[in-house]
Amino acid sequence: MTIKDVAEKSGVSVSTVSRVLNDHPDVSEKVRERVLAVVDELHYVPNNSARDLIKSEAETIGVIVRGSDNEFFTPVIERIEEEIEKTGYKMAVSRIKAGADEVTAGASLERSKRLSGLIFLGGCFDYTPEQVAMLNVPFVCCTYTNSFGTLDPDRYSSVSIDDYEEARRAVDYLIKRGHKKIAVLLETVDDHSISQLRYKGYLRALEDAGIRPEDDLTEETGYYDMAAAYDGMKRLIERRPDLTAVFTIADSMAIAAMKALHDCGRRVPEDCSVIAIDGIKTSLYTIPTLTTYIQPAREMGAEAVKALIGILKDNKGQIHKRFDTKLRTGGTVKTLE
Amino acid sequence: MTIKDVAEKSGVSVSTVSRVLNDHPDVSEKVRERVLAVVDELHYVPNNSARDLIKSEAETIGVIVRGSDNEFFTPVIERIEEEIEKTGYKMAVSRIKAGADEVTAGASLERSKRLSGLIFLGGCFDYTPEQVAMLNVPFVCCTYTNSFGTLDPDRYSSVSIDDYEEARRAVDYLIKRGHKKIAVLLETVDDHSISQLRYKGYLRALEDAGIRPEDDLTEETGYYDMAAAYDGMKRLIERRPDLTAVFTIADSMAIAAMKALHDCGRRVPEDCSVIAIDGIKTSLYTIPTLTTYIQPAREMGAEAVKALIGILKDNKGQIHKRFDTKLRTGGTVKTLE
DNA sequence: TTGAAAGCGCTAACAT
DNA sequence: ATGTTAGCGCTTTCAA
Repeated sequence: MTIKDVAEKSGVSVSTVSRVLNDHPDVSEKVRERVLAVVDELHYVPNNSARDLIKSEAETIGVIVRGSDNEFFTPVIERIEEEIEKTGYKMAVSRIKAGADEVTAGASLERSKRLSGLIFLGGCFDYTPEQVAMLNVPFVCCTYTNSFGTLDPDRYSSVSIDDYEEARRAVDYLIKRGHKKIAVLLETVDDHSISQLRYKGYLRALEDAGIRPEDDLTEETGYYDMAAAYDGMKRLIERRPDLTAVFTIADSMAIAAMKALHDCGRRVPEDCSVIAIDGIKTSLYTIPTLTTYIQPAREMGAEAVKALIGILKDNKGQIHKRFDTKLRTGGTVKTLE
Repeated sequence: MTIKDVAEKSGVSVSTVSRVLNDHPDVSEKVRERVLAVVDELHYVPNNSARDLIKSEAETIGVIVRGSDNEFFTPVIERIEEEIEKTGYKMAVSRIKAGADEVTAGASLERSKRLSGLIFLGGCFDYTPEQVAMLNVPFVCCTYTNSFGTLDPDRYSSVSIDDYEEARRAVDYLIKRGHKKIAVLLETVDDHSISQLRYKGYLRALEDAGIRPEDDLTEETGYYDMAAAYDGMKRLIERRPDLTAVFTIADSMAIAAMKALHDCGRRVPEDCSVIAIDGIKTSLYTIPTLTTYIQPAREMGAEAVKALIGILKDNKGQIHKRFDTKLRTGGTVKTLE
């Protein structure tokens, strides 16, 4: 079933069929209708491989998702898909493991699908100019920025929150409510990614309040994973039964931490307060509802696409957009007397 | 950057480069090495559109996911991806809305990507032979089967649990523990899909126990959505404050229902028991842990790919595999005195 | 073991 | 307004 079959059955040439299919103006209404009828009858769908081959670019935007079962990304991807759809570009998603190298994955996708641009969802981003040299299309870092690298800001775009500052705010929120023994639950302190940034914000909040950070209040889970967070929280409780609050660097970790607290006989928030950053759907249904700083996930997705299209079509420059989070006051933080 | 560039730089013809790239035997070791070196140096990646165009089939398996933010599908898709990877086929995922027509989406993907086969994740499946006539490749229904349609079992494969029987078991579990006023929370009773099947199992369990089903113990949320489940559960509690247990047709609904119960001042399980079917990761972290019948999600994903490959490569026939669920005894069911 | 050339399905430039 | 045709990058005969 090719365009040729449609052409023959319609009694026109292939180019006419192509014109109809691509909404070119120079086709008589009569012919257009006839062709469309045949297309319908034959259930004809154009072969995308052939279509793409012809253009130097396949008019596709690649999306590299690092850490695939991260619920936080769900609405981001959803919105990215909607926005890409609107622009007429196609979307190619590639999911890679949490520890994998997104730049290599992006470069590979770029060439095999002949992408026009890339959006990275979650990454280390401590890349140097040499490392991104293999990327020949514009790219946007979505939900993070190049905090640890040496990239020229004109080399890429980013859409993110200020992880450092938001973490500082979250911990300050606890301090303002009388907490001093505040633990932090994260992946690793030096992952050159979200964990490290938010950890620095945690330290800063303590410092500003004149609280000496204590090593054994920092728990590294090693993985971005609920089971690891659960285990980590248990170790934390055992090590420091005197802690009164915990800041987790993600909602999903907070959900697992709350379970660990419960299993250790601690009530939230009476015996231990919990605060996080992210705002995933599920954390609305914990009991009590999680107090967390909500990232505008859908808006960030939209902005990432907008940034890329700006560069691709509208001759605009690279942008670095910072979003604010919004505090959702749940019931997991107690004010100490 | 095309195969031609590689050929020129290596001083060989394009066909030789092609042979190297496709592991054909008739290439001298010397030439092979030289070409590979150039490929590496140039960061050359073959253009997939051109590759696919040449074959009658693109050796791709399409996966249609209906209802994209369904956490239950996450491990299923993960495993499908792993298994497809192993076979050497490519994978093309298309996500559609919960209410959309998966057969049309599948047919469209089949033609545009020239698929070898299709896997449907979640569907209505009340299709008739005429409706699937537009599908020209073998397809597997994963996590459901054609319970409401008139399809010849030789026309398709399926991998599922016995939704009717498992629901009957779940409700029977409650009945055996003394519950009589058992509510059911579902999408709609006649969705020709999971809800309807599990609803029938619910009715059967009541019937077997000689309990008269009561209309106002059935709550239809209209959507597969946590917010809808939360609202539905609230209505249920208000309407029937005397209920002692609720069977939700999905874990995610149970999580929302537990929150609604809590917000209405009911304790789980002391005041109301909750049971479900699915076994998603998050329901391990509810407090108490959700009692649910776990579907072997990853195994089902693997089996779906296996069934398809069996047909595609090994000349095997269509299969209809039923998996058993496994009860996870959490803490959400109380035995009544 | 290697190269030359045809052709996959489509679009677009050119011709009519 | 419509048709003819070259060629996108690749694989695969066929020939050497």
